[in-house]
Parts: sequence; structure tokens; C-alpha cells
Amino acid sequence: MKTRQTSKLETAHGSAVAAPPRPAAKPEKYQRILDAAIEVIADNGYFQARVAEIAERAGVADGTIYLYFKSKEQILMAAIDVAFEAFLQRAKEELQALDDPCARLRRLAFLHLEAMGANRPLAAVFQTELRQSAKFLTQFSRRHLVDYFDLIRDIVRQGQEQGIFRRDISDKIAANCFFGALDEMVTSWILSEHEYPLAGAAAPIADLFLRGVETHR
Amino acid sequence: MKTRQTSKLETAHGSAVAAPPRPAAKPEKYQRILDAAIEVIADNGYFQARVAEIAERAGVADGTIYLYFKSKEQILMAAIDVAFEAFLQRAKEELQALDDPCARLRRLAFLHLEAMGANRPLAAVFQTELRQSAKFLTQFSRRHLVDYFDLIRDIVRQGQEQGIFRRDISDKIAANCFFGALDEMVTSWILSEHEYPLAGAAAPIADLFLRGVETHR
Amino acid sequence: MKTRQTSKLETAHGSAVAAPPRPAAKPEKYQRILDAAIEVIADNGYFQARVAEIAERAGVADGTIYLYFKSKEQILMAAIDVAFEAFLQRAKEELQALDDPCARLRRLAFLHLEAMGANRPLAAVFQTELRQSAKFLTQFSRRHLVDYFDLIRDIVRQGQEQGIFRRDISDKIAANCFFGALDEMVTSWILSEHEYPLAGAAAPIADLFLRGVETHR
Amino acid sequence: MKTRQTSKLETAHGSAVAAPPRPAAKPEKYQRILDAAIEVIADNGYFQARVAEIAERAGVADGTIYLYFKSKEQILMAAIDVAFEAFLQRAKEELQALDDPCARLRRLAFLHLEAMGANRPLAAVFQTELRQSAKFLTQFSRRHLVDYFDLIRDIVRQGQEQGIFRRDISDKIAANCFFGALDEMVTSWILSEHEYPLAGAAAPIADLFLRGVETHR
DNA sequence: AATGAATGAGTCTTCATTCAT
DNA sequence: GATGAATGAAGACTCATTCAT
Repeated sequence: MKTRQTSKLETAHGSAVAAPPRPAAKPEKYQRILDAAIEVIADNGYFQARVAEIAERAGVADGTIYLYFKSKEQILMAAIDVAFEAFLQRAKEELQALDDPCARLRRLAFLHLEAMGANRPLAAVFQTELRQSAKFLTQFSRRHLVDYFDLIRDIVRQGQEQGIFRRDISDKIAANCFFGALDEMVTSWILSEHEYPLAGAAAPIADLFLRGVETHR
Repeated sequence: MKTRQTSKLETAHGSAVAAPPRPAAKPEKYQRILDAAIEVIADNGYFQARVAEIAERAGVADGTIYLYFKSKEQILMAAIDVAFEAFLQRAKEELQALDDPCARLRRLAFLHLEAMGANRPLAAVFQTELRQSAKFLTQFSRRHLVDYFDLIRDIVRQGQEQGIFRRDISDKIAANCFFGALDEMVTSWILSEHEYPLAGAAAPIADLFLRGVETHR
Repeated sequence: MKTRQTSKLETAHGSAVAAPPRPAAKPEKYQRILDAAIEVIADNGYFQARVAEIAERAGVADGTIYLYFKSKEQILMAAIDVAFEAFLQRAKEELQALDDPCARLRRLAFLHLEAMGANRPLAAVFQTELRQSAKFLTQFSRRHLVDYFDLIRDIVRQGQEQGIFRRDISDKIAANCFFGALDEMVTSWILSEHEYPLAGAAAPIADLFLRGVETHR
Repeated sequence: MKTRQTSKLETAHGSAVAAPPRPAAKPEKYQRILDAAIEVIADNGYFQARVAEIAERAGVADGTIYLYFKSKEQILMAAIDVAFEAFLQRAKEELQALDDPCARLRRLAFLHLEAMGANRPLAAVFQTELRQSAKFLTQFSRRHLVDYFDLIRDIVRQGQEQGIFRRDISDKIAANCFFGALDEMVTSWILSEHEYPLAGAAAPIADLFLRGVETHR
């Protein structure tokens, strides 16, 4: 179930990210706005995205937006929040079913690219807006990445403890390499014209990485 | 061979990026504005950077900016241009002195992290603005990344041709991994509070990558 | 017959001059802005007129102006357009009821001066802005004057054809004299301190002109 | 001799219009600036004329302008001043040689159109800028027109006193018609593409006017 | 709840004018 | 006198947000 972990959704400003106004009211319009926002932001970037355009694409009046979100900023945050939370949730669940660190990383690589490949606009937002240096966004968005990062580090450390991963490379750097490789792959894909199947790159990337970190067999 | 010969910095719009307007004048002021712009943009991001603040930090009047740059956009482009060109130039020169693909990649990893580590504001601009999805920026900035990317791919292909790099992983994906790892390292560093020496990560990253791509010994 | 059929007010740019944007909304505010604009422009001239002052005098916020007009330039154009169209429309209607070229010109002289005398600010705008040399205005505004001019020439030609007007003076020059006399009268009036009844000059001007062009009786 | 009648050159601001800095110094550069200004203003209108462009076309540095003129406004005023003074001077001289009011008006019509036809840019400035409603210009420029106007009125009155001009039309209105006809002729000419000889319209215009005001023969 | 007209704060950019050289 | 780089005041316009309906 998609219970929103409000505790994690505190912004840098200290206020909670807008929650659907009336719990069971009309989450449909809420979601429509969110989807529209992701599209518009993906097309233009956050700062060039116009609230009016989001409203138009969501099929609501400008003012309606503000019944569901406190500000333009909050829309972006909520969009990132919801999507990331969903992904991380699913990833954690899937990985629990696996033991072997290698298998887990292979699976994670696939999930990562598959998730991104399944929603190009969302991927575009992730690849660009999540990295915004604007202070207000950085702290907020970074928290999510750290969560994900920690997930990877945990697996790496597990491998090191099991003696199947090298210990001469810190888990932090190794995780960096793994995440960086996937991330860059997505960026390339976003910017490429031809839509090739993104997830197809999961295996080679995981393969390269694993060969790099596995201890001598 | 894909040597880029565009001596003049050309934008996506086809016009040369602002060069010091008065040839024999004071390029000193030009550079001051550029430096100030990088700082302000690093702090706030391009869209939140105020021209007035750039002027103030450069110690010039608002209007003076426009004696050296046609628009706010051009400042950012020039900043990226100049810095990137300088880096790529140096990298290519240094790599020419080396033959071995492994040595070249190790060197490149070091140069990459060293360059970024030497100028934190500049690095911040690279990590964020270069990825902006705003259409006008994307095309412009992407050209630079592609240049860099091609440099890496060339080395990878060289290693494959010499039989020391695996051929079952495409040069594109391999380059993605290499660049992605370095890139992510920089991003982490930018966002970290404690300033650890960035270049220190070059060796392990290169090591991991090389182990991943080298053919079985 | 040279009846202008452009039902929509078209600018030199080919696009329709701002019409009340929200059809069923409040054309009242649209008109208020137009009136305020005419006053401010009459006082200061187009280039010195401040949009902020127009807004203030119209009793709306600055931004509201742009809900009704695309730009400052469009306000002026719309003002000229609306007023001129109304005048020309009325003049043509009234003249249709008359046959005799002499009577028509007497009537036209009166209508011209009466219309201008009834709205001093509007007259001021006509006398100055309609003649602006700025390229963008010239073409636009000139079209109106040409329309009016043609109306006069038609009457003169009619008189010539009926043998009651001299044929040794071209219709173009005669129309010039007629229009020029009226026009100059308005200019004098605008610049004069004492408000004398402008329309009072219609009879003598028409009289002088008609005596000048009528064939010997 | 072209002694500048400083008494007439007081602006609305009460300060004298810039005089050539050093009486016998370099009136050549002064005149070059004036000519350039007239050209640029004729092309773009006063408010759109850039001082920098005037400087460029005069072949001097921007700052040099201010050695000869106190402000942009003063350039326009001086340009109008000099040209108008020259014209009025010449007109008065020529008219002194004639006695007959009819002959004088015929001559004046010719001089007027000839002068304007001889310098299209100057004519353009006269036709547009002299009518600017901007307060600061109006008062200044109107003084010149009034001077000219009075000259015409004097001749009309002279004709009325001699009994050859109708007395039932006031000298003011008659002068209006005469001047307005000439003025409109120039405006039409300025805006026309084909350069026909402007002065050619002097005879018919004078003829029409005279027939209109002459008493029954 | 939904609307969308209205608001007005905020900023890039221009350009007349100055002044150190 | 000449220069032209530098100044900074000023203004059109945008757009997130509000609120009367």
C-alpha cells in the first residue's frame, strides 16, 4: 500500500509537502496535476515550466492547482517524492527476495533502467531537476538520492563481508561507480533521439561493475 | 579521426560565444564577470542567478555586463565554453603522451577529478547547469559532453582493438560507466559538506573500471 | 468602388489588433484602458507614456494591461484603430445621404472638426502619433489616413466629373489642400490654450476650399 | 550673415540651445553631428534615435557629441533651429522684393516646397518631430511654426487691407488653409515611395488658395 | 470545490550621459 | 579637444499566487 511517509517529506523549509487535501476526496485530480507537472517540467525544466501550462495540461483552472499544492515548488517536490518513493519501495521489496549480492545488483540495475525507461518524462525530471543546485531543491532532493545510495552501499558492504567483493575499494566509491554508470546511461538515453530499450543496458553495466569489484575467483 | 577543429567557440545558434569585445581592451574585466557568474550560478543555479548580483560580485555596474556579454544566457554559455574547452584541450594534450589505454584512462580519471576539485563553483555549474533540460541549454551543453564522451570512447575502442579490453561490452556502454562513475563522484563531492580531496578517488575508480573491462589475464 | 472590407482591424503585421480577449468578459475594463492610454499618450506622446501610468489612470494593475493588450504598441494601435474606424464609418454613412459634392465636403469638414473637437486627448493623439516616423507606426497609421484621403479624393473626382470642380487641379492636390487645411486647424486648436469651438471653422474652411476649386459660375 | 538670434533659442527649460563651443573653433564637426542627427532622427524618429548612432554616422566618438550639445534633446532642437532659421531668413528676404500679396504667397508656396524637397531627411524631421506632443518639444517647436504662421497671416492681412482678399474669412483661418495645404503636401511626399518633384505642387496649391480667398473680380 | 480575472513584485536590458585617460 | 568604457536609472513585461464569484 502506498502510505506516504510524511516524515521523509519535510522540505528544506520545514513544511510538509502538500498531501492530497481530503484524504479520500479526489486523488484523481491530484494525480492529474502531478502527471501534467512532470510532463511540463520534463519539457521545459522546472524554472521554465509555467503553472498555467501545468493547469492547462491537467485540464483544470490555474487556481485549482493551489487547492492541491501550496506552491509551484511543492508540485515538483511532490512529483519527485511520489515517484521516488514508489520506485524505492518496489526495489526494496524485490531485493528482499534475493540473497546473493551479485544477483541483487543485477536486479537493481535492471529495475533502475526499467523504471526510468518506462516513463520518459519522469526520467527527464529525475535526470535534471534532482540535481538542481538551487539550494531549496538540493537538500530536499538529495535526501532521496542518499536513500537510494545507501541501499546500494548496503549491498556492496554485504558482498565485501561475504568476501566476494574487493575490500580495497570503499563501499562508497563502489556504490558511486554503480549508481553513476546507471545514471549516466539514463541521461544518455534521455538525450538520445532514437528510443532504444534502456533496460537492455542493465546486464552489461552490472557485468562490468561486478567484474570490477569481485574478488579473484 | 574525429578531431574537432572548431577553433571558435560556436553556440547552438551558430554564432560565436561572446569573446572579449574590445580586443586590446581589458580582458581582465571579462574574466572577472565570468568568474563572478560562475560563483553566483553555482550558488543559485542559472535561473535564480540575478544579473545584478553577478555585476555586484564582479565589481562592475549592471550595464557593464552587457558590454561583454549579449545576454545572461551568453554568460553561462561562455563560462561553460571557456572552462570546458580548457579542460578538454589539456586532457587531449596529456593523453597524447601516453600510449597504453589503461594508462590513458587512469590519467583521464585523475585529470577529470583534479580539474573539478580545483574549482568547486565551476564544478557545481558543470554538475547542474550542463544537464539543464531547458531546450536552449541542452543542445549547447550537450555538444561539449559529447566531445568528452567521444574522447573516452576512442580510448576504449583502442583498448578493444589491442585486445586488452573486452569486446562483449560496447564502447558506448563502457564509456558510459567510466564517465558516469567520475561524474557521480563529483556530484557527491559537490554536495558533501566535508571537503575531502576529490582527486583521491581517481585511482580506485579507474581501477574498478579497468578490472571490469580488461580481458581475462 | 474602393470599399474597405476588412472587417477585422488588421495591423501592418497582419495580425488582428487586440480585441477584448475574453469575449463575454468585461469590455468595460478594455475600454477604460484604452481611454486611459489615449489620455496619457496625448499628454506625453507615445514614447514617453508609461504603461504604469496608463494602468494607474485606468484603475487597474500594471499586469492587467497585458490581459487585454499584447504590448504597449498594441494599445496605441488599438486606440487609433477603434477611433478612426468609428469616425470613418460615421462619415461614410452621413455622406451617403448627400449627393452634391459641395454639400458633401461641407459636411465632411464639419464632421472632421466636430469629431476632433469632441475629444481633445484623442485629437492630440491623432495629430501627433499618427504621423510618427517610427517605421512600425508609419505603415500602420498611414493606412488609415490613406483611407480617409481616398474618401476625399473620390468626392473631388465626382465634382470634376460633374463639371462643378476645376479639372486643372488634380484630385490628389485638391484633396491635399482640403485635408491639410482641416488638419492644420486641428493642430492649431490642440496647441492653443483657449478652447474655442473647433467646428466653427468648418464653414469658412470649406467655403475657401470650394471657392478655390469650383469652376467659374 | 548667420548671426544666431540667441533670444529666440531659449528652450522651454530656459537654457540656451547649445552654441558651437568655441565660436571659430570647429563648426565643421558641429555641423556634421547636426546632419547626422537629422538623418538618424528622420529614419527612426527622435525617441528611437540613438545618440551612439548619431555619433557613428557623424564619425565621432559618443562622448564628443556632448562637447557640442548638452543633451540629445538639444541636438534635435538645434537641428530644427538652424534649419528653420535659415529657411525663414531666406523667405523673408525674398518676399521683401515683392509687393503683391498674391505674388508673395505664390513665391512662399514655392520656397516652402522647394526647401523641403531639397532635403528629404530634414523634411521628415519637420513633418514628424515638430509636431511631437511631448511637452518639452511642443512649446519649443511651436514657437517656430508660430513665427512662420505670422508671416503668412501678415501677407493675408495685407491682401485684405488692399481689398484683394476676402474679409469674411479671418486671416487666421486663411493662413491655416494655406499652411495646412503646403504642409500636408510635404507629408504626402515624405511618405510616398516615388520621388516626384515636390515644388511642382506649389503653383496649383497657391492657385487654389488664391482663388479661394480673392475677392470677386 | 472550482474558476480565471486580477494582481504587483521582480528583473533583464537599454541607452543617455559621464569622466578618466 | 577626443575618446569610448563605464555607469545606473528606468521601464516593459512575466507569471506565481490570490480571491470574489
